[in-house]
Amino acid sequence: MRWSQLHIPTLREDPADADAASHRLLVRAGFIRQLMAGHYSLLPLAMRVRAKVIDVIRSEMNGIGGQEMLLPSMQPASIWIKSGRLNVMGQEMFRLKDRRGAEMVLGMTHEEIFATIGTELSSYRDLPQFWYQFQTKFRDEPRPKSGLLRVREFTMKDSYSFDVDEAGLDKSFELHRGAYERIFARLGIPAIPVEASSGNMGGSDSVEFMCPAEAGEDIVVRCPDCDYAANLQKATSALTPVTDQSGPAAPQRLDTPGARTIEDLDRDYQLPGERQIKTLVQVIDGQLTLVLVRGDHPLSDQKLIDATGATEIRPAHPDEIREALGASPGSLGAVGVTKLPVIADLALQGRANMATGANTDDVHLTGVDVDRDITVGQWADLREVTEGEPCPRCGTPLEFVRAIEVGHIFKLGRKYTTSLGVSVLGPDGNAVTPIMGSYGIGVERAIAVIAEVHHDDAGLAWPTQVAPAEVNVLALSVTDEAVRTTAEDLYATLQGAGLDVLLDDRDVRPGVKFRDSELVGIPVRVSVGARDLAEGVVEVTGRADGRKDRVPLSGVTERVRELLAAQIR
RNA sequence: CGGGACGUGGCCCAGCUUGGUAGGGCACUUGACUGGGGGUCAAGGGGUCGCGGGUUCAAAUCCCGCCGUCCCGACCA
Repeated sequence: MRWSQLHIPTLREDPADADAASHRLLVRAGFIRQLMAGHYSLLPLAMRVRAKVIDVIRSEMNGIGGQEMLLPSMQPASIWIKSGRLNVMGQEMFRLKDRRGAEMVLGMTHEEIFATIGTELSSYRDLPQFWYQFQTKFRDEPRPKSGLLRVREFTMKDSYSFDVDEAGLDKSFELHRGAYERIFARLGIPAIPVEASSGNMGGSDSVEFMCPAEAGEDIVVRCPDCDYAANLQKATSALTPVTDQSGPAAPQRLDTPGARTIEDLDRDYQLPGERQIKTLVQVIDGQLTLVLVRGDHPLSDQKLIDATGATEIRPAHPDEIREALGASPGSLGAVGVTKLPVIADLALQGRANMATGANTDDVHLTGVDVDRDITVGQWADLREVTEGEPCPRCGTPLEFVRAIEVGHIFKLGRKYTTSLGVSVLGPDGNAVTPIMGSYGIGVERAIAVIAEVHHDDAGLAWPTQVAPAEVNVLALSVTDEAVRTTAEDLYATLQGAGLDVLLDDRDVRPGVKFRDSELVGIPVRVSVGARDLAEGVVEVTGRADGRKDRVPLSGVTERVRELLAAQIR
């Protein structure tokens, strides 16, 4: 393709409000333009990258036996009512009506629709099945941001596995994990697999592929010594052992006028946070619930959701709390509470001689023995870990890393096959409900992440495999006949050698072509100019390392191939 | 949704406090020169100043409302 025929509107100035480097560069180099918040037009350069990214993903999906399909984006609301997710998804799902008033939605994921296709499976002999697609997803994000990193309309490669039993699902899950690792390696994305929460998709095992990056909005908790890595919402740490001296036979009243916080009690009454029980009142799917964590531990909302299977949680209002417990936040406790459910963090298990609120303003209790004095309905891991706490596997202090989620795989269970009626006959002739897995990669986000990882001050620097073109041939003068024809010839030769080539034949000064080639980030540049041509050579330059070589015309293809291979990252 | 900022040719912005016929840079068009790291000169084209209302002899500027975009806090690929 020739630059003179290609729409590459590069800008000389950065967009004003770009917060992520990838966004700034993708806009400036003419890859994308915003239409409205969270919706972007992909221009020709972006489409070239996107096609290559899709090719990589497709080849790996086919490699593990995936079959590509394409399911509608616009879907009847009824199918989401069947699965029970119409309400769960809430405001995040775009809804509309057709002219007859039929309720429709724009798909934000496709479990329901693939499960519908799955109803035609009839025998265990048909399983496993891996089905996938590249399809637009619509999500009414509350706050789109950072260019392509967080949008409301995007392409997702989503795949779904159907197996007869858990052992089969485990195998399918591992196949996808392997495929994902190869995909991100081939895309030049240094993704690390981490344990994750499965959110509102429903399911058990869940692994996110996270790429460390400044622009990231997630925190990965990682052990520098072993391979432990988890999303902050899921991460745990080894508990520093606390030895409790046995306390009195019953809780003791302690008047604590004015003491409202963990810190107040620590400072004024010598009750350190690790000896306190923090009582939080949450409304979990409408049910007022006491949530207990150690005084010095923060509550993880996501863990609470995961532990309770709730779809919605919120902190209780002060008046709700006062009505239920007769005291205000700051003096709350679970001792003797039986009319409200109590859920407690594992770190409180077996603890004795603790302090907590007495449900009377300005009064606390000490000498509280958790097992003896509190009726705990459910124990769960509820606390959010803090940087530096010991690794749960090896004890090394954990580190926090900002990261972007580029892929997510999880085991779904039978939620959708059950609700949508997928069933096959097993070897014994009895009906079996297949078990599903679900696996996603955000295509445009992956593009942005590659840009985020591979750029420098001069612009983008795409890895060869996904670059909008492999080689850029610059005709440094279009008026010099020898230069022009040599560039044309090289262009044809390189294309003939099977390379993806651009020819910059614009009537602009050489400096513009150099800058644009670097800004756009094409891995190898071949400069044809009168000066070198007089000696029968051209200049071949690698984008990533800036290495330049003067190469005779006959050796250009070979040299280009070498440099391209060196820039697969 | 809560808090903050912004909206002026295609892009980046000045002008607004103190109302008086809309400016600069980049880009674009034409011509000449130039030609290995974002050229020079000359001549041009292009703007309902986000939208609606109000105040005023007069509004980009002051007031009210709305819309849009961005940034900071709770979710996702």
